[in-house]
Amino acid sequence: MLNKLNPRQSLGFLTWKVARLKTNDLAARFAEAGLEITVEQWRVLIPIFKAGSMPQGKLCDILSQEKTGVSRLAAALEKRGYVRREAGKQDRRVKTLHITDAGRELMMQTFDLAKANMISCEERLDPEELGICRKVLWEILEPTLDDACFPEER
Amino acid sequence: MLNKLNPRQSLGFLTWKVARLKTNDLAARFAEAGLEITVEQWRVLIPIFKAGSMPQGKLCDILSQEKTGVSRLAAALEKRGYVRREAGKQDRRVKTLHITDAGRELMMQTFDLAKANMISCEERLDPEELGICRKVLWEILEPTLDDACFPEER
DNA sequence: AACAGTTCGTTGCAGATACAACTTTTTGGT
DNA sequence: ACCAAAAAGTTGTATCTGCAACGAACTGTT
Repeated sequence: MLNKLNPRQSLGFLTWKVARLKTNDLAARFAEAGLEITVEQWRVLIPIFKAGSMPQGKLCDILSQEKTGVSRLAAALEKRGYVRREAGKQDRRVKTLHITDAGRELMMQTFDLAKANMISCEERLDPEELGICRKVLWEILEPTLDDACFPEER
Repeated sequence: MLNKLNPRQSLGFLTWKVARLKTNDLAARFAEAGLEITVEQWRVLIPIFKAGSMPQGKLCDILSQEKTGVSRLAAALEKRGYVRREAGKQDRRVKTLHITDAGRELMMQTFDLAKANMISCEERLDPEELGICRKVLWEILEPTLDDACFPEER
């Protein structure tokens, strides 16, 4: 019988499964609460909420995501009224997303759900090991990031 | 200025980004090598290759994935000739996927690419911390799994 | 044996994501 | 000033994924 911890299991596979698991769990919490937003749209909304407004291109950096996906998610957020899109004055190519009152309201409602989502899987874990896990994942991402990507946590 | 390691960054977000990063990297390697398979299809093919054949439902357990996605990925693998689908004799609802010669051939060609994908991000990391990271991710998945999910590594 | 309930798989639908191609706007070299 | 190259966003296309609904096959109770 195999040892339960198979150290050769690749990070690609493990992260893929954990990411899907946690996304689905959070989506279920949003749905149960009747929130009209997907987890993917919510991920885009977070930095906008924290900063108040943000150019679309910077969101691509923060999320390490193609501009095309961010463009469509931003369109969905605008359609729902959670953000307002505005073309830049100096550079009219740049579109900046501004959080609306509805967007702020929505984010408030997601806090407890997001925290429950986090706790649901992390409370069973050794806090020190969890910290190391975060650090390792961060180090994997680091080459693709710069400090500006992560605005101060609230 | 922020500390580069923000311990409050959630695992949901980190794993989501790492998973996408690694999937895209591997997909690029497959494309460069001219392999006609997606990373998602390849994930399904791995357990079939290791075991020789596998019922579709067990693949759902291994991948922690809905039957609908596995059904479609299996159809894609069959279309490409990498697996053969066969209805069970006792229970005709169960469909078992058998690896073909073409499927074995393809898997052989992916080994070096998958290893390069793994090394590309892991070689910079502290091996001990990496092990802890894997262990933590595993522990998150554990409630949803059983031992049978992970066949012996080659 | 009959039938209700369960299980396995597929298909319809909607959303997410990446790559490629395109439009609009800006920048840089001459 | 002009024109090529680059940059920001959008749209087309393909694939993946999950939920819901469905069809087919099995199970258990009567």
